[in-house]
Amino acid sequence: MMDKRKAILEAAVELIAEYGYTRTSMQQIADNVGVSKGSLYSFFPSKEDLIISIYEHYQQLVFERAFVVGLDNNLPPYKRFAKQFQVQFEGILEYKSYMKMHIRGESAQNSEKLQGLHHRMRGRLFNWLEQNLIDLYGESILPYKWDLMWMTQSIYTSYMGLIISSENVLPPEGLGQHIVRQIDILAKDFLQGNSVPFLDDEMMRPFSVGMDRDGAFTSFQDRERAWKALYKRIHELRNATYYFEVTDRISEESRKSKPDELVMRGLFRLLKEEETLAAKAYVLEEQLLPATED
Amino acid sequence: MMDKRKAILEAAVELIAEYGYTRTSMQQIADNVGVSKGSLYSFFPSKEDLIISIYEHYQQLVFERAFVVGLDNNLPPYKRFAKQFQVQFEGILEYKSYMKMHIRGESAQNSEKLQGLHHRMRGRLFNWLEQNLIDLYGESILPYKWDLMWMTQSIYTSYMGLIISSENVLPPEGLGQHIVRQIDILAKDFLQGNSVPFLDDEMMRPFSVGMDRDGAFTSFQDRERAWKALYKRIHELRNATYYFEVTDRISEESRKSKPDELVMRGLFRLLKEEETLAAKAYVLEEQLLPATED
DNA sequence: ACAAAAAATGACTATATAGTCATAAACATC
DNA sequence: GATGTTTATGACTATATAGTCATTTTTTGT
Repeated sequence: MMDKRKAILEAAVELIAEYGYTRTSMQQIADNVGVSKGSLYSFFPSKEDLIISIYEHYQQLVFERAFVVGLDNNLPPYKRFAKQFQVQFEGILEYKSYMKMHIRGESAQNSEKLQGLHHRMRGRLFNWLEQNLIDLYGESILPYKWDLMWMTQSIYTSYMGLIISSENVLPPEGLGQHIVRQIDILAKDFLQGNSVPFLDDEMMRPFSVGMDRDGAFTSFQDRERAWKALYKRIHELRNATYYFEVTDRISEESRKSKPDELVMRGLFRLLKEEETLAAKAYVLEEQLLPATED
Repeated sequence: MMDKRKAILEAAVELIAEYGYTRTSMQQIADNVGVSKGSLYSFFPSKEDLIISIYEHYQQLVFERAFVVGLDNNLPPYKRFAKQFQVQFEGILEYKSYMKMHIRGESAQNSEKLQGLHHRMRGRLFNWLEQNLIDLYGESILPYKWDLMWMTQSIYTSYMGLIISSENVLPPEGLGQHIVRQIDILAKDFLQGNSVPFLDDEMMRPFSVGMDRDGAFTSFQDRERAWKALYKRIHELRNATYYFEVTDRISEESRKSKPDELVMRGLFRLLKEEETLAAKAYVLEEQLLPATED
């Protein structure tokens, strides 16, 4: 139907998560969706484009919404940090197959585009962690930030793997608290001057993503706030599902290299039909589609 | 020459580390070694056997020797633990390409044998960590062992990745100390009853490797001790290099599915020529080649 | 120097699969 | 319901590569 594209993405994720990129053929994917191979190629010019689209589609779903929702409250820093992890883990549970694929590092050889995507993703993870550390401990934590961030991301990633492979469901909330608790212990030890930092800026340069280098990146904080406000309103509605579908589509479109402005405008129009959303939708629209003089 | 097999393994590791298993062809490997494709198949019956042999060969080199040498001293538990990490990291630096391949999880589809190898490997890692935790903190650490072990292995693995990908050489000694320091902080916090454990035996069953299920595994502790004693003696010799070559060869042979007993006996004979090694060599020989009534 | 044995070679086979495109089915419009 | 247009199909092409094996080269023994 209308979302055959999505069906293809979903089937492809399942198969690639299970068998890996090279051992999943386009024919298999086509058979799984129930369309012909030719159709696949009318949606995705090549297998590589298909996997890139998968990453674009799901990275969004899992990470960005989690970032956004995580910020969506006025909790004190410690609890907010834990909540953010929780939301991440919830997203991971929801999109297990994608995360499996992601963790297995499945990809077409060395696609430039994909590498860029991963690099930006990792950079965002670190920026996000840094922001939280500063919120929690102030600037005095900065000399130890790399060690803390490195250990945090490694613990985070490994629990993620555990969630994905485990039969038992690990409770996301408890896990979020647990991780923050451990970081806190390590951070306080550093602050008390008991441990010496091991990593420094120089060494970690490859993991830094300049906030200013990438336009899309610079405005991310503002965009995040706008998303945050909108989602909050939608949550309060009865037919939230419908509006989430619309925002998902907006989100998807805005990720494309050349988003279709008319499509975006149209989607925002749909949101504005619900008057309680109109204001917030407008703010987000401004963020994503700045006025013509750009 | 004599070690064309080894040359093939080395070339294969380099290529697979760089391009991945599926994107490395037997032809490429052959070209890199400078032999024909046909020759490859006289050493390894299939591509799958080749990659299995790679794992068997290097896992040995990187992990077992590190375990052994790590135990090879009478340091107090804390320092010994740090030293063991150090030795591991040194091994990792030495066999960067292999570790790259290992981390990327390169392998033939789902080879039964390879999965077994990995499972045992991971089990040993956890057993090793558990032993060290008990040495450090006594039995009272057991309720928290899974959380500590899980975080430790995730930190360990991620620093391993950093070592491999980083241009700068991270000093293995400092890194070993650093990791043990962080574990210590977390452990003490658990022992003081400030944190609640998150993982339990039930949940972590897939990661437990029964010490008794696998014969080779049961005797590992004793074998380790025997290796330890022998290495120590060799270290004290002037021409240690030669004897290390012999022990390496023994080590390699003993890992094969069907070690050639005569080869082993001969190699041990060489060791016994140096009288200061004779006794220790005998003990190890007993471990690796128990008397005929088996 | 020769013959027999062992080792190495690379052209060849079988198979898998990304991507194409002429044809067919579905749909739209009058 | 006839005609034109869009969309879907799957047989087909081109290519890559694991694995084989008859032939050639090297080594060994006398």
